[in-house]
Amino acid sequence: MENNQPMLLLGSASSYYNSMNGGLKTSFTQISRDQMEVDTSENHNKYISSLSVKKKGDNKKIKKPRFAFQTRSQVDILDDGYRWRKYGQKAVKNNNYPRSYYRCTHEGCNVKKQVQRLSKDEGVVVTTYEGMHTHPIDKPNDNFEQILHQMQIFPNHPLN
DNA sequence: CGAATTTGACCGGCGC
DNA sequence: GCGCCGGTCAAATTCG
Repeated sequence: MENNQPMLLLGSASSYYNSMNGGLKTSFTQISRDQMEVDTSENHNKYISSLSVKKKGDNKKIKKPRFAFQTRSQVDILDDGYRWRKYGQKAVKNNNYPRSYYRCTHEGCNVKKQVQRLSKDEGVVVTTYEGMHTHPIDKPNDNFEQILHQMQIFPNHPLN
């Protein structure tokens, strides 16, 4: 499937974060969209499933690939091997915990992600990736890298 | 001292 | 048209 196709890949991952060596053991199982709707707030899910980005002054609408998955973890920041710069934090309705907005620090690579913890179940973190990386991963992180690879959120061939 | 984070302001879409 | 809500900007501040 090509990059411009709107995609939605949902999954739940149970992970155990080891802060000492950065090791992240993750088991990945795919869940259905219906389950996702149950687990997340309505607004968030509606946004995910019908995301379309309009280019201004142009009639061309491009849809960005977007990937969401849940992780059961005690820490908010999951080290997925990329460097992220935080650029915002907002409180969302129906949720006691704020949602954080991150952007990939690599120049020219405007991949974004949102991190949101469920007030319903504070052990669950929903991470939403938007866009694809245009550069190789910074810090290979064995197990998690495989997950990201199979979710196609970074290319295995440089574009330049 | 440069880079990343914090945090309120700002802005645009959407529903009423 | 207005106000709410979610997303981004950017200046100040902290961090490494």
